[in-house]
Amino acid sequence: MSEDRMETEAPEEKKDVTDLLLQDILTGTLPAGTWLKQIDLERRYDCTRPEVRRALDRLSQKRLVQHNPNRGYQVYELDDQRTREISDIRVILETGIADRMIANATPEAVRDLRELANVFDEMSFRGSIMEHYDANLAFHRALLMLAGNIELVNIIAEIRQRTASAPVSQWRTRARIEQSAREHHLMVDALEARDLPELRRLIEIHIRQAPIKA
Amino acid sequence: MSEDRMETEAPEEKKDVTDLLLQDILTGTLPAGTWLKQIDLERRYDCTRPEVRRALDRLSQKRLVQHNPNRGYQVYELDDQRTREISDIRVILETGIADRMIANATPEAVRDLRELANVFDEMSFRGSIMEHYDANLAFHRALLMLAGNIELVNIIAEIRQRTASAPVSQWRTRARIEQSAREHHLMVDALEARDLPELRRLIEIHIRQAPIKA
DNA sequence: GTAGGCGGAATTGGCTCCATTTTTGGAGAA
DNA sequence: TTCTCCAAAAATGGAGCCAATTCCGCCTAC
Repeated sequence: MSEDRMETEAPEEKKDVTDLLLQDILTGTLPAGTWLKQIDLERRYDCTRPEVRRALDRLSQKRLVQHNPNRGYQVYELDDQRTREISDIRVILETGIADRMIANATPEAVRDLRELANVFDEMSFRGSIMEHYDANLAFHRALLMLAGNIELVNIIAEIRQRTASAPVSQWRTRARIEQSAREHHLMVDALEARDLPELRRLIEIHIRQAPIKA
Repeated sequence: MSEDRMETEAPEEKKDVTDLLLQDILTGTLPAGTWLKQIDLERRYDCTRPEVRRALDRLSQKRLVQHNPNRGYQVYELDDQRTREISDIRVILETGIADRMIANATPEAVRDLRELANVFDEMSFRGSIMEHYDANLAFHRALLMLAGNIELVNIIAEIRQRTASAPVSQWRTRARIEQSAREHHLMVDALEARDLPELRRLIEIHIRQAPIKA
């Protein structure tokens, strides 16, 4: 009838302001420390004041922006201390479920993971920064899904968002990207071989972004 | 001058509406499935419409209430699946840092924890349900603080809020409360004795609220 | 008698206006 | 010339108003 006209007539889909602001923070378009003035965001995303406010409130709940009462909001500036703490948490969680990932690693799951690792490789050549980021997310999401704990997947996704502003800038280096890609494949290898210690070692290396050895 | 008059003249401190609503959900005053009409909440907490809306939005982000567009909000009905998953996450995290808790367990820290465990005992006799809940939170917060990871303390606090509605009802039984109190003291004992396997065992039992043995 | 459609009441959700607070720029004095 | 104080402008944050959507009850028609 008249419901499906939108798809072609209005290509600019109405995405949520929260997501748009989140993307700009994650991609580094709005660097850490930037003051997020409501007027500016209103014009930037062509939305109303309450929408801006809700987005800022949500992101401050997620600790992505800092709220200074009667002063304003600014992109969260995370120090090395906190970055290390968050990495520690991820290491504990993700190595803690490595055994379950191996237990549920069916041949089909391994094949799917390999495909997602390949997509990541592909995107590092031809994709935009956001497509690349999404491909990475998709791989890790599928990997964590093997543990059979959906809540855990969501929590790790939230945690990773808290510290994503730094890694994205680290991604700028070609060497780091290629190492990540290699680590993805190595993790799938360890998964297929059901080598628990090796998988745990790789996960820790991957999270801490340490130089790979051996 | 005139700033410190509040303390005595206005005993009704202005708490955040989000916290008040959260408490009513956690204590079971608003059971699962209850429709949260904005006009009711406005009168119930004597606040304005925007405050109610922000509280509902925040709690829906935390998945404590469910948002039905153009219909309203209702208290989230959590299934056993999710409860188990969240317990698993807590077990992994809290047993995963048990070694660090032992490493940082100074005599003073052990003494403070014992005191907090005593406060919990005290509150189970003479405190309100909320004071009891807070005493429990304070003990676990201090215990987790030993790991020296502030982010982790916050994350566990968030996670625990997601599924607290069920446990609170379980608290109704006197036997369960007394077991929790005993487990607190046993955990401090294991910490003092630097018995890592025993501490891990106790933490898992405590989180899963399983019957204690030995 | 029952089912379907219609109208009114109530609730949600967006928007704009306004007060309070902070900041910045300028003017005056040391 | 520089520091301080005051005033004006701008930004935050709150509150109430109004439109849009939904739900419930009633009436009508079959």
